[in-house]
This record gives sequence, structure tokens and C-alpha cells, in this order.
Amino acid sequence: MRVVRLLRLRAALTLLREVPRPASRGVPGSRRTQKGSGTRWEEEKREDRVKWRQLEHKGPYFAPPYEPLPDGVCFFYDGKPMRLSVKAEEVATFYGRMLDHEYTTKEVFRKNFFNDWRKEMTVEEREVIKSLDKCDFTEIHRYFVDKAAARKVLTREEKQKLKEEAENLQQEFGYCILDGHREKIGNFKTEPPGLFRGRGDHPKMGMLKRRVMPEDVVINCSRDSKIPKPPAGHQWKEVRSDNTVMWLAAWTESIQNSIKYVMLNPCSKLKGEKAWQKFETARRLRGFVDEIRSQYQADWKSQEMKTRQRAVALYFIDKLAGCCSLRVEHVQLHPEADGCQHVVEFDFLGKDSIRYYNRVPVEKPVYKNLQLFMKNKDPQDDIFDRLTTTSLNKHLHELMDGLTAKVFRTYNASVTLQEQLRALTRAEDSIAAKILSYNRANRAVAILCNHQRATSSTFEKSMQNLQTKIQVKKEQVAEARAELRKARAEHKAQGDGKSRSVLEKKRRLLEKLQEQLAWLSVQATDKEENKQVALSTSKLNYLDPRISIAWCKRFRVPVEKIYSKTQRERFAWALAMAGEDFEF
DNA sequence: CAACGGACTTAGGATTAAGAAC
DNA sequence: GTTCTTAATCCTAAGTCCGTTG
Repeated sequence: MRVVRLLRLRAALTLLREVPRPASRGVPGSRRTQKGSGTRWEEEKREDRVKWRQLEHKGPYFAPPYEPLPDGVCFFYDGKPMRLSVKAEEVATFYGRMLDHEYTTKEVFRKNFFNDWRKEMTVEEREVIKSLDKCDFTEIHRYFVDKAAARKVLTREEKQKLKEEAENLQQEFGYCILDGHREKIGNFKTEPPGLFRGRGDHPKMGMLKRRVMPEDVVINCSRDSKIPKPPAGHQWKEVRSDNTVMWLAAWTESIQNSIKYVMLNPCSKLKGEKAWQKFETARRLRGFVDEIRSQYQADWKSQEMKTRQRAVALYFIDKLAGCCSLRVEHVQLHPEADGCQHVVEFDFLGKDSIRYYNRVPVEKPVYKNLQLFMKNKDPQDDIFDRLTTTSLNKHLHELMDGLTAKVFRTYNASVTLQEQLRALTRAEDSIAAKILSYNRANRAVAILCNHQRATSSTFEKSMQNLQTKIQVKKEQVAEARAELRKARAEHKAQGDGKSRSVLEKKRRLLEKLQEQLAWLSVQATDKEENKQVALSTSKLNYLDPRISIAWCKRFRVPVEKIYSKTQRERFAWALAMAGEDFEF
């Protein structure tokens, strides 16, 4: 049912492909830093499989226990107040607090919730509560709304106190010791119980995600470390010491029966090294990509169907970023469209049920092959029926060590950023204009990768505010222009030093205002262009940070303008090694 | 050799913190 | 200061990829 999300790169931008150049060195393992800042990224390399020699931590922090509702807050069934057992009440609050969410209007969500809720009820409750339609959670809902509001109006001191408590918690549970270094943990809290919120029309939405207990949790730490203590009166499911994995604790969640892990924060050394390695693999692809492309083009005409399918799939992975679980119903072929020949129209839901829609002109053999692959098939059939992700990746491994479908995405994203930065940045621009160029380059990648977001509910309003500001600024500019004209006439008449300085002042004022106006309208453009595009995913996962850092250095843009504090910590490895001459 | 499970990465929405406007 | 907006961070679902298993 899943469509591997590879069909991404927009046709227009795939043409921005790079001139071949020898891949640069500096592979993890044979590491060297261009700028030696500390030893953190320079320690000797372990065997790749082994992730640590020492690991010590406090175990996960468990979600706080359920606090029963106060007496004044009541649940009603069929109009009559009803006191629920603690277990049933807890699950009722999960639903009640979501009352203003769209989920609670969905039939599947309601059905799953009600089904699981009834399992938590006492026999007597189950006897009474038979229809969700007769349940009234409004008091419960109001209680949580009020509670959220109350949090907002706390005094400065109270807020400070809460902040300190959170900080203490972070200090106690949020760090581990890994090979002698204190490292930040990513998710040290267990996920609280609640109702499952799947994306798209997930069949399990609304099901009860049950509370994680110490008895569910497997602890992973070094044998000789201080073993974390389970909460009083409880025990761990298991304590093990597996240094070939990165996780500190794990449990099986109750919805999909999959495993959830406590792992390190991206700013940790181990995660940083993995990210570095990922980008080095992508950089290595540069040296192979021409050869790979000519080979798959040749394979479009292969005698063997499997090889042909693989070649077309690979072409999509490379050119568009997608894939082998594409179904017939996802694709439409147009002999001619938009003034182009051989146009392929893609329309399907990808990861997180985000729609991918694109029309791409393709080479004739690709088009002919698609016709062939789709012939006599039902809409639900796979286009690449002879292909699996495993066989495809196996082939990729033969082409280049470490090569998988994912690497193409990283490669194309990073290459595009570098190209776009080169094309858009002008050295003489202001910092603000350079940042706009950066955002545009980033946006080009986000569009390629189909990174979308829902238009925020406040978009129209904030756009309106910006437009108002622009209007005000325009009036100021007009006024300043009139004053400048007046001053010029004045100076012509007087010709003295005083009127000259007034004239200069007016000129500068107009210039400043015009600059501000330009910046505001640029912001408006930026905002509009960003309406449905999310930059953060590509920025965090696909763009080699060394490209951005080198760009900052080359064009004298403070790196804080590009990366927030957390992002700078995540990319500490790149900050330590990238000089202004870094080339991806 | 398909399917399954484990480990790890990627993803957008929700929540919270910071910043700007009043 | 207080309030409203915007930006940053948090959260956890949903992918990819690989190794195992029946």
C-alpha cells in the first residue's frame, strides 16, 4: 500500500544538474578537519558495527500518573451525570480533551475509540454506556481548556519555577555517558497514553495507546555501568548490553506492535558522525553518477524485463526521486501535454499522506517502457512488478559501495542547494538579500523533495498585517519623496550649506525608507512562496550543512542567520570542519 | 524469496518560547 | 508590563533499509 516516496524532484530543477567533477576526499574514517577545533570529532574510529564501549544512563522518565478529575467536572450519559471508574475516566479524558479536533468527527476514529474505551470500563459501565452519541464530554473538555488557559496566566515566578523543574528533569534524565562523554538524549520521556492519531485515513486512528510501564521497557547499557533503577515497586522487562545498537531503552507500542526507542539527540557525537557519513556517501555518488546514468539509459532497451523495469525505476529515483511501489493508478501517460511530448502525470499519496502531483516530460524510451509496464494491468497493480526494493538496492550496492535509493535524494538535494546558491547569491547584496537568496535556494530543494505543510490558519491574517505595513511604508516613501522635492527646490533657491544638509538628510531618509519597503515586499514574497512549503525537513536532513556554512563564510553572513541554536549544535561537526572553500 | 521485525531516519503538526507590538 | 505573532523546539508517526526466518 505504500508508495515509496521518491518521485520528488521537479522537472525544471533536475536540469540544474552539475558538471562532473572529481569527488573530494575527507571520508569519515580517514578523517581530517580543516580547522582543528577540539578533539570531539577527531577521536579514533571504532569498528563500524560497534556503537559504544561505555553507556550509562538513568532510564526513561515515565509520563506522570493519571490525576482524576475534580468533583465539579462531570461526564454525562444520555443527559444524566455519571461518575466513571478511574480507568474509564482516564480514557474519557483522552477523548474529551480532543473534542475540538477534527479527529473526533471521523467515524473510524470514533468507532475505534469507543471500542477500546469500552474495554476499560467496568461491567456496570459497559452495561450503561452503549452509544458514543449519547456521551457528553463537554465538561471534561472545558476543564482542559480552562487548565491550559490557567497555565498561560501564571505569574513570572510560577513560570520560572516550572522552567526550573523541567531543567532539573532534563539534567537528571536527559543525559547519558557514552564513552566518557556526557551526551544529550533525544526523547528521554516515555510517550504518554492517549488516543492514536494516525495520518491520512489510518484504520487504527482513535485506538487507545496504552501507558508505558517499566515492565514494558528494555534497558540497554554497559554491563559495568550503574544500571538505572526502575521506579519504586516496578521492574524492567529486561536489562541488556548490546553495543551494536544506538538505543538506550525500548518498548513495544500497543497500536502497531512496533518498537519505540530512546535514542541520542542529534547534537550527540554518534548521531553527528552518522549524519556526516551519510553526506560523505552522497558526495561519493558524484564520482559514479555519470556512469550510473549512462548504464540505466542503456538498460532501457534491455532484453530482460526486470532489467528494464529497474532501469526506469532508477531513472525516477535519480531524476524525480521515486519508485518501485508505484501503482498503475498513480500514473497517467500523455503523448502530449503542456507543449511537451511524452508527459508522465503522477498523482498519489506519499509519506504522511502528502499528495505528490507532478507532470514530467520524459525521454521516449521511458515513456514507451511505462506503456509496456502498464499494459493489461489493473489500477492496483504495481508498475514495477518484477522489482522489489531489496533487489533494487542490491543492484545499487554493486554500482557503488553504500549506495541506496535514499542516497540519490541526499545527493540531488545537496547539489541543488549548492547550484542554487551559486546562481542566486551576489556578493554586493545586503545581508538581508543574501538570506533571501539562501531561503530561495532552500525552497527550491524543499519543492523538489515535495516537502509540504498545511497553510496555517493565521496565514491570511498575518499576510494582511504585512500588506498593511507595506502600505504604510509606501505612504512614508511618497511623503519622503515629496519632502525631498521640496528640499531640492529650497536648496536651488537658497544655495547655502544649511539647505544642502537638509537636502542630504531628506535624500538619506528616502533611501532608507525605500530599502525598508523593498525588504518588506521581499518578506511578503518570501512568505507567500513559503505558504505551503516546509523548509525544515530538507534543511535538517538532506542539505549537507557544510555547503551552508561555507556559503556563510564566503559571503560574510553570520551562521546564526541560517541555523538556530539547536541546529548549530546538531551541525557542530560541520561547523568544526567546513571552510569557506568547501565543495560538496 | 517473500514477509517480518528491528533499528534508525525522515516528516509535518502541536506545543512552547521568544520576539514584536501595543 | 501585557498581548499577540512568529520562530524554535518537541513529539511521535511513518518511512527506509537490512538481516532473519519459515
